[in-house]
Amino acid sequence: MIKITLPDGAQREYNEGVTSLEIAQSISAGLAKAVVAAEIDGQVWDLTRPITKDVAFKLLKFEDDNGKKTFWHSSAHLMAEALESLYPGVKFGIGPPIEAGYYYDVDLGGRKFSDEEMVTLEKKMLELAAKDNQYIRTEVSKADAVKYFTEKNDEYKLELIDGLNDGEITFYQQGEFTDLCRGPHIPSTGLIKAVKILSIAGAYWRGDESRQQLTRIYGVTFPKQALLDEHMRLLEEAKKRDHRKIGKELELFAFSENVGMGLPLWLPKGAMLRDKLVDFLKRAQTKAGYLPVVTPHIGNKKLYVTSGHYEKYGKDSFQPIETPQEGEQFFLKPMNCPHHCEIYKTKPRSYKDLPLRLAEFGTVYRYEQHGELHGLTRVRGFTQDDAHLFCRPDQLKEEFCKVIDLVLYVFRALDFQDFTAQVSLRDPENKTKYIGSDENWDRAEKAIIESAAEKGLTTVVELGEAAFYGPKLDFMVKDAIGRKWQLGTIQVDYNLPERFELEYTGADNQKHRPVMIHRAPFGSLERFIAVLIEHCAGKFPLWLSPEPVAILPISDKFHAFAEEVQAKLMAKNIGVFLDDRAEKIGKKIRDTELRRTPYMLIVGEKEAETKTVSVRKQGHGDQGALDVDQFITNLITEIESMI
RNA sequence: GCCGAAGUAGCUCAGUUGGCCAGAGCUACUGAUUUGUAAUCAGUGGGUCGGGGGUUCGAAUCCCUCCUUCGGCUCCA
Repeated sequence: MIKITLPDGAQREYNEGVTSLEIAQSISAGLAKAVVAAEIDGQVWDLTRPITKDVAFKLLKFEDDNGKKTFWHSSAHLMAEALESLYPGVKFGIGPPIEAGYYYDVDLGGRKFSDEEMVTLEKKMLELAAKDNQYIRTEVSKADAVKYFTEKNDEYKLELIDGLNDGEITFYQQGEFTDLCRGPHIPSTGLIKAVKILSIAGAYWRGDESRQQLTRIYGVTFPKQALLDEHMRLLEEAKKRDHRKIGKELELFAFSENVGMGLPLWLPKGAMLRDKLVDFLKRAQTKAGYLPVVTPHIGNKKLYVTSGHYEKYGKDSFQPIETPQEGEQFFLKPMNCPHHCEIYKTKPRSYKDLPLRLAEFGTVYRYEQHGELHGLTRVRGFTQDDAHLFCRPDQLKEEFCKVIDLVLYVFRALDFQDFTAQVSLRDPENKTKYIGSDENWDRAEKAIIESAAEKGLTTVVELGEAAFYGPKLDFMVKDAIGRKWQLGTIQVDYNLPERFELEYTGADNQKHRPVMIHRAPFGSLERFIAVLIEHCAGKFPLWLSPEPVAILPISDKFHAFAEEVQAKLMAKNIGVFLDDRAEKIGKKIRDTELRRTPYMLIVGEKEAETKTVSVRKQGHGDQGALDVDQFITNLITEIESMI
């Protein structure tokens, strides 16, 4: 007999070799139908795998994260089975579960895969699922595994097997299909009741651009049709929040082929929103001791040779512009730091001057690959809320902590609660990608990890994600459809001070080298606004709204009074739009609601007589009448309470 | 850059297997209406069907090519 400890601490005894499915059945038949996998001592196992010792035991349903993963992983196998039956000879790469569904990278042998085939594939999958074939796990020797896939002529699987050790190789088979797989899997295909093939994309084998490109087929499956319907509905909802759609609707920004791809044009309302964000951060930075600087959009090639960026990115950036007479080369600036280093060097610095915090909303230009451009999140020209902090080594951690405070202040003001903090460190396997001494890297990495811990941030550590000149702490936020974007970033840099030979005179009257912190709480205004738009679905908080108030007169008889109200608001520097069209009030309200204007003031005969406004709040309807001055006072109080 | 998909009026979209002068709604403009909490009515504009080339008696529709956009991959100072 073995002892099984359930999550609630209860213990049950079973015969050695009992399976999780049998345990589930012993608890209740309904439970046995709903489970997809089990967690045995914290590891996810097949339900049908025999348990041979005392273990901590937890059953996983589809609702559990690991349950979903298992379900979708098994679905990838089901799709592979369907593909193999539809397209004999197809070869398989990898087919993992992802956040919402799964994909499988396949080599269709030059065949194209169209939309109609997506439907055919779905049908085939459902047909195979209905057979309720079991997923059968077998341990195989490396030699047998190689033999099987050599016969199948699947070089991708053979390459995967090559990286595995004999004795740790398992196959899973369901129906006619056998795959190399670590598992685990759901007990049988019958659990998969709803199937959707979502999209097709090219993906390089093992993520290597120089290797074969495979067809990546994305899909999602559910144990119930209703869950799939709900999932598709949520995807539709998310699409409505897409910043590209809302940006167009609300006239925030636009692109023009004549200007160039990836080069956003900020329309008046978008520019107003930007200005408000900039003002907001400038105020916070002034309080935190930052000093403003302004630098030009181009810089001499020499500058980037010194910084090392020329060597690293010279060929992959916009190519230099030349002066017509001297033939001197200038690059569009891809970052602001070299300019700021030159500002540091304009006079001798004392240890008493540090930290020196130079801030600039600097617009930079980077040549991004054509296929990578994406709305405002990935552009070729963007404005960083950049600053460079030059400090003594003993000040590094304190400064770093202060920057974290600033980033958190910004995120809080904008209600970004759902972010992840990522510590990006060097890839210990491949140190040649980076510049700078081991000693400096170790110090910088230590400073970041300690600061993040001190500030109580929950961090994810990513090896190999550091910038080439130093480690960083990035703040990641998800967009409407779950893609992760980096917003705020804080980076430690020992390298540029070295390259630019930055110095300060210490108390000992000796020259010392400062440490640099690059930081941008928004990251780039473009990307930040994109995520902000999706976050609030275009309903900006009152203090950011490009048009916080609209005045809607009932008819043109009340335009004089409306203009009076408008003048009062304008005198308080509040953005206000007067809708003086000869439209009915219902139409004006509808249009204003759709523009997401936070407050609508309806003025007619009653209001003009009593010098009041009827307030209507976006999304909340009529709020009743209010004295004009009272409304303005309330409004200002509300705005001030937000920042 | 690579794989796949798409591109019709300012916007959202219709346009059967190639066949009258390419359509609708909204927007814009003109006029009427003077309106009380999510769409007043009428009229008028507006398109080399992304560009170029080809097949055809005839192309928005079929083929080639380029551009842009979208979904991914790669990359991201």
